[in-house]
Amino acid sequence: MAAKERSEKPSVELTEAEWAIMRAVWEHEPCAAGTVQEALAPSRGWAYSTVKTTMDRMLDKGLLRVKKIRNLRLYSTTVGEVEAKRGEFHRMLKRAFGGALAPMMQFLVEHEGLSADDARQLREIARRMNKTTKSPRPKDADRKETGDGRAQ
Amino acid sequence: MAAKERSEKPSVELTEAEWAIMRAVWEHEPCAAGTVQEALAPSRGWAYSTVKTTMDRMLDKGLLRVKKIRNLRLYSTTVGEVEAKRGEFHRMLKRAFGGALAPMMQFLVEHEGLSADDARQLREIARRMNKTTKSPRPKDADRKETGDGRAQ
DNA sequence: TGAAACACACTACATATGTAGTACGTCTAT
DNA sequence: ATAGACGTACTACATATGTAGTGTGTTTCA
Repeated sequence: MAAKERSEKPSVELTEAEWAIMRAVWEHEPCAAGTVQEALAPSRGWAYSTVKTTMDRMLDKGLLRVKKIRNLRLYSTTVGEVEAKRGEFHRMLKRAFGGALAPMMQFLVEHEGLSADDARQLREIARRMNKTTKSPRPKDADRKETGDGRAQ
Repeated sequence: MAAKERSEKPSVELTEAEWAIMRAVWEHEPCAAGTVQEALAPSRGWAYSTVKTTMDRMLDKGLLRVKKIRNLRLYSTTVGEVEAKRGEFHRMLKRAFGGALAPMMQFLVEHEGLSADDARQLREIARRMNKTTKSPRPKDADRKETGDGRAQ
């Protein structure tokens, strides 16, 4: 078992479309649906209604939250990038490696043929970990501020 | 970019249920649907028809292949565990880390608080990589025998 | 030789996800 | 006040996925 489950957060799970939207919202939040649609237009080319529908579903799921200003709806995320990444990473770890980190590392070396550069990175990280085996973790960077109920 | 895209295999994507079934088939292949159902009964408790339906869909998708013997159907996988893991890993990498390995490593250290044991593993791996940046790994354990084209 | 056992094919259905159209309300500038 | 422009809500629909029932054919054993 790698990295202990800090709290029993149900681990965020995002679909492909949701990731796209989350990225856009993270970058512009708080923002209107139209803003998101525009931001994704180049890469996805989704219709406004497509983006809107998906965002509303994400609202239901509690991935986004909205604040009304007049007849405007400004969306914000309820989970930070870190949490989302954590969720994605853990899902993968669980499905493919029984939830343990070591087998994954093993896999990378055995079957992925890490590039020389990746290897250097890895060594660098390993060296750094030598001094702080538990990682200092300054601030949990993008933990959501506004009380969204989820105690972390 | 970690581990260069060896061949343009569309990268296997398995759903949760598919992973469960694949694991069972890998372990018993070639085997009948009933065998898989029984193997998964403890953990999933799926009805025979549930397993069968899913397996048939996997057949359509080309994840499984079948060989008839009399009125028996013996299933086998068409992709090995390595490929499946690779697919899962890369999907995660792409969605959450823009496809690059280094940012993921960075993330692990910064936000996942690797355990002391994980850290040791990592150092171990890093050390090994020092001597063989391309990994010696003699046998590619479960590569599917039938020509899958990937030169590695 | 007939009835259990077993295996398979076909059908069904709810929810999730991707994708989008359409109607309606509200500013805002003429 | 009025037509655009813009934004929202509601509706729609295809495919994917999880889950399972039913009917029908095949073995096999008493």
